[in-house]
Amino acid sequence: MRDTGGVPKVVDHDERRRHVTAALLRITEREGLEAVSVRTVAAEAGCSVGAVQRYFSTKDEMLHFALRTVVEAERERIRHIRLGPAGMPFPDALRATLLELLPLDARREGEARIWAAFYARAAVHPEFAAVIDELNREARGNLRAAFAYAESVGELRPGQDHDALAQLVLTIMDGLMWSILMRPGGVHRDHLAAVDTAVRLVTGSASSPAPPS
Amino acid sequence: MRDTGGVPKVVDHDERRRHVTAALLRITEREGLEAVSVRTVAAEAGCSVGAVQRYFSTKDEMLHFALRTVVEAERERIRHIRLGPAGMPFPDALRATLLELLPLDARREGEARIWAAFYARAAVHPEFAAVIDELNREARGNLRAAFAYAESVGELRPGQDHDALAQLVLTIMDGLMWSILMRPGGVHRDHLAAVDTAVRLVTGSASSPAPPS
DNA sequence: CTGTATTTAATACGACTGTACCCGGAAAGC
DNA sequence: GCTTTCCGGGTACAGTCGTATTAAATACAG
Repeated sequence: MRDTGGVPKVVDHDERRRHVTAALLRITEREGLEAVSVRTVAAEAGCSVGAVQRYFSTKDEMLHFALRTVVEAERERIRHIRLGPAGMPFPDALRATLLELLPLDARREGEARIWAAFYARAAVHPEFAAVIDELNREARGNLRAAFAYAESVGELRPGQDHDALAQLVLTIMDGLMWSILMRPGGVHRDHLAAVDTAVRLVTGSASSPAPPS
Repeated sequence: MRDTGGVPKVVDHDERRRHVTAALLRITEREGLEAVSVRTVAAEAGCSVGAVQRYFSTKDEMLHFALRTVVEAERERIRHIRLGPAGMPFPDALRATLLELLPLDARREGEARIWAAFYARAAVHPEFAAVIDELNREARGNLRAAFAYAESVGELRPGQDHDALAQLVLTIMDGLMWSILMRPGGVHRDHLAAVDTAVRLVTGSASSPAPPS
């Protein structure tokens, strides 16, 4: 089919799909997933509904592609969990990693708002939940491996359940994300204090890390 | 108005509003807030659209009433945070309280699903977030007071930031709720382990002391 | 009974939804 | 030139949405 006859106007399909998806995510960040319709996405992308329909035959397919895009971005961030910068004490490295996962500036807050929208939809749509759950499992594995490594080099007090610890840390991260998104002013000192407490809980260090007040 | 002239068919307005709201919440639990429309609510409540419109002149008002209903139910549950049963060791009382807040059976899972739906909507609608934030503030206050009392009677290691501690515990509860809702099988051992770890973190019980540092 | 006031069912309306379809424009091979 | 293929704007269609309006049914005072 592709090789016979003339080759008409050729267009990078993947690029177009990403373009439309970016428009969808902008709408989601601004007004939530409920504001996403084929028409609003087309308007945001600066094209017609027919163009959107060409690359996403149905709205569900479009949403699934957007979900996979968001999950992929999150997966990329999670990959950096493995290790903090070498030569850094483990508590500091862990703290830095966790702070990087939190929506502490406007850009990451926008991303978190998108993430939360899909996250909430997963509470009703099991096929969304499956994708997200797999990502969470991956994150837990990375964190657990980091704990195991830290223990092996003597930077982490031995004898702890790394899996439960990783799950707890990720749970705290989830809760913190929602808490930050819910507060109008953004991040508060309690949020940072919670990260410090989580790090202290894992590493078992005794002193408090001087919160700026 | 009410005293003049004849008094025709009289119905309990509040009862009707609660009836309609209950139908709305059933739909929300089953299919999420996006499935809530005036028509679906009327059908679930077993009446016509006009009847719903009589008691809720607009859909927003209906949703707001439902939100306040849900928040009120949650407020009733967090009122029990103040103190566990007297004569119970503080760690056990705290653990029991936290376990009661978690959706560990089908009934509470349904309630949590409703709660999560409104929670997610609050991430986009600030007027929802304000109500929920106030409730969270209240819960934090109760928890903080419980910590202060426990410290005063010598059941809690002194010198901790009760407010930050309470915020952290509530954050863990939020994260756990989402985690439980997301997993298909319901509650896992990691969730209960997270509660134990949180209790241990707060009470500083002796199972994990002595950092070499 | 009549009269009056309230509840409710039914419907109408305009806007929006997802999807299917059509047709003109654009590039490449003949 | 023409043909072939893809692309994308425009539109039609059957629903559902929230809301306003209408008319019938109902229950009590007189």
